[in-house]
Amino acid sequence: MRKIAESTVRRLSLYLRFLEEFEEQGIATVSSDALALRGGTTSAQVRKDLSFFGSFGKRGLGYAVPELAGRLREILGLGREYRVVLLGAGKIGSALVQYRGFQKRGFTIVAIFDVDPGKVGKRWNGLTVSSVSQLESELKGQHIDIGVLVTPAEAAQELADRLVALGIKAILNFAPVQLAVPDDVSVKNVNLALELEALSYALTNR
Amino acid sequence: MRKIAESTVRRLSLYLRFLEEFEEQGIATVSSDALALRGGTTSAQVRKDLSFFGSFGKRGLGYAVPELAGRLREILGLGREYRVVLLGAGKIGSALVQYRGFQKRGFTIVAIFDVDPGKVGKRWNGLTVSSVSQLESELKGQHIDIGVLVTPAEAAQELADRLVALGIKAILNFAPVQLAVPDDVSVKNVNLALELEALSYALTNR
DNA sequence: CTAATTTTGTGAATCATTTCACAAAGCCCA
DNA sequence: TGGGCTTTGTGAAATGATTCACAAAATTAG
Repeated sequence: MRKIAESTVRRLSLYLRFLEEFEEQGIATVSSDALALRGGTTSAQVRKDLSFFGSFGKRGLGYAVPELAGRLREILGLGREYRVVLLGAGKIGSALVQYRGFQKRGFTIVAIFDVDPGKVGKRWNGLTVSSVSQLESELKGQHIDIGVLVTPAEAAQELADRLVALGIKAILNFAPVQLAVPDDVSVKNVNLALELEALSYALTNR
Repeated sequence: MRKIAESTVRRLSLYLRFLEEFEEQGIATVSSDALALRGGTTSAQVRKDLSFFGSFGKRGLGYAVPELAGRLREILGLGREYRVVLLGAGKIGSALVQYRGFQKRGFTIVAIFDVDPGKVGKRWNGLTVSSVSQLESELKGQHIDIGVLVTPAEAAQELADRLVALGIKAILNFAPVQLAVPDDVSVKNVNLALELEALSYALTNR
């Protein structure tokens, strides 16, 4: 498939969220204009985004809400369950374990690891925290889709390498470092410092 | 000043982080190529990014590490303290309060609010959690730079409106909603669901 | 059934960002 | 001191993303 821009994919996620809202409200069809309004973009943008994947609307009418939602889930690959391991049982890790949106979208945490012996053995939401030294032995033979790094900056690259060695192709990285990984591994960064600095810039240059 | 792209600002933040690493290692000068290598970009990109703000390098030599770091801090507005209020005393909120990177860059949490009466009155890192109904009365007369929303989706827009009414011009939003705010207010979103779905897309379409 | 209206889907045009490529500047070594 | 080497800064070119604008399709009203 033709290369799709990151920004397009992110908007598709947003559209899906809006469609689910509309669905809850019992709205059956929606125009590109209504979607755009809800998402702070333009109707042309919405139609262009969708057009990369097919044509899902009816001229003169708009899009059938449940159908388009289904198509977007398909496009985004949300039909299935993703098995996730969490590296780091700190505060953010614990917030993630409890986050319902995680489970709701089919992302299931199947293992948690930490270096701290004080945390190893603790039970978290039905899972036992394991020592990170057991990473390879515990995950051996299991298929894992996504690794979530919630560790200090210093530990992140080494753990990323180990995840890659285990065959994991997607990493969500909360550590404030730029990870080096092979081309076929996707990394998304959640970097608080970066967001704050972008706000700082915006506040300073107005 | 000419409008600077969001992507440029984010890269400047990254460069600053790398420069700080280099500084720690006692490296005195760095070329655009070395910076690019560290950040996974190109030397032309680095030079172009910097060129929007001036010319900070020496031809044939590169950039003086401490000087460029200083300039970037200036550009990003990191010379001063930012006063931050936290709305939502849940797990993520508590992780943020303890996050040292926050304080280190000059972002000081000066107040925490929550709706839950069970949380109000608790002491967190030297701050007492207040009832969100006291938001206006407690912040009246104080200057606040940044509001951080760590609330359920349903509560976020109303609280954003109240922050805006208090004159706050920058919001960091962890709630999975698209906030509507006036043009002169900057919002940065940290949306976990979006990141996961982008990974899901990447895993699906390879 | 026809005309007016709505809304999609999409090339073409515009706008934005990145990459190229090279002259100018300054370093370093002999 | 001079020549070779390195590296910046920056217009110009290339690439990428968004917006425009309109024909085609479908709806709705009369």
